Amino acid sequence: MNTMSGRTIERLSIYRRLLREMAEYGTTKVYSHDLAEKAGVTAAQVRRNLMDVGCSGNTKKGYDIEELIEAIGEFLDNPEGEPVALIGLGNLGRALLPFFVAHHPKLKIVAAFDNNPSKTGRVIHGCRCYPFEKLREIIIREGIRVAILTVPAPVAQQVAEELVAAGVTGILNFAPAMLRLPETVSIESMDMAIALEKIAFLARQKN
Amino acid sequence: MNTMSGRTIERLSIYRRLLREMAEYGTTKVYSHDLAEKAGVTAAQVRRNLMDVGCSGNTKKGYDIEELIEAIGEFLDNPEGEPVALIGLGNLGRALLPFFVAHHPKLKIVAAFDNNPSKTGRVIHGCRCYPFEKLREIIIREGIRVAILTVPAPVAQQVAEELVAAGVTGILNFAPAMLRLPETVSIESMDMAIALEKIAFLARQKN
DNA sequence: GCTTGTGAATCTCTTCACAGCG
DNA sequence: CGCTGTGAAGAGATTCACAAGC
Repeated sequence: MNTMSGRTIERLSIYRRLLREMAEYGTTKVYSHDLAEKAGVTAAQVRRNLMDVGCSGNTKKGYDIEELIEAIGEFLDNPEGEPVALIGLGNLGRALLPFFVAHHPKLKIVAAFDNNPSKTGRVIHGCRCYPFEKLREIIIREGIRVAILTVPAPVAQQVAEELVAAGVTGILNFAPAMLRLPETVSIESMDMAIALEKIAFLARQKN
Repeated sequence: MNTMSGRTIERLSIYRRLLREMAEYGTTKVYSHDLAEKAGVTAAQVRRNLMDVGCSGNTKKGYDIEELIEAIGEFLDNPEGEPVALIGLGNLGRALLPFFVAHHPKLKIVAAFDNNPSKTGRVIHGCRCYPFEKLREIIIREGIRVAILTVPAPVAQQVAEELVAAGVTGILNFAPAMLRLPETVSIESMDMAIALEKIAFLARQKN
């Protein structure tokens, strides 16, 4: 249960999205091989992951979709909901904000930070914007543990350290920089530059 | 050489970025354990990766930085340069454009596509914008193999298929959707929703 | 001493394949 | 039958650990 790989977490998240789409469609049951095909993995993988998530799905005719969504949610989500901070309201931060504000049942962007005075004090996409000086105070007050980092690369390390000092334990990093933080903090990097170089390489390999 | 994992490609890209930073600083040599620490991997990993890339670095006192940058570039990059298309100029696409246009020696965004007439025909960030009708024509004419997909999720699959039909073999997908494409196409997904759920889960695990 | 380069061991993840069940 | 659940095998990736060089 604690020994769950990051890859598995991602897959569960993908399964859930697909299951929700199916539920919306009116489907109520699904076979492992069916979900597997949609998710681009093997049926055995799906079954194992669903088992890992404590979801002893019924064995009569596939899995019950609602039951799966429920089980995955129980595993992935904080039932109390999870407040999230967005750090940096440059082009990327502003573009991502509406994206993340999208109605997620559990994750909610409760504060954004920037030191450009034209942004602070305002409410953008329903999210209040504060100056950096307030960062520590607000993060502690709101009990924020998750932060999305969209500041320029040169300041990313310093800002990340401030986040950690204020109690953040998970950072989704968009800055093209390697963050060096204590083991107690999880980092997920969305590095566009690296991703583009990678896909360019792979594209070239395919003749 | 063909049997090179995606993870390794990413690491090489990271190494190169770090090496460039060091070179900018005036450093000329580096030890594997030094680069490893900055990249957040082990020294053995670095040495193995550098070896894989055909970079028989000299053994006197660490590796020569310029030599490494050269060797990694020779491995990763298309020497002729690689034209890239950006598909979708919504909030995300527009925010990403300047990010990718950033002077990369080999990768260049040569065309952007959107079907909103207020964007087509213009030149944004030095990049010409075309309507979707021109997609196939321009991609073939420019010999584009790499595309960045920033269209809404519901149309992502259809647009991706058009890209593949026009000759694209690598897609960097930002739409929160699983693309189902032939084996001959590489897909790299930057799925924000999944990444955020993942980091929220990991953050919570750290007590 | 300090490196690098690398076979071998280890660890991790994925798939196979089949028992068990409706 | 066709499906799930799962031990065991297999594949891959990472690290160990040490020979060889300066």
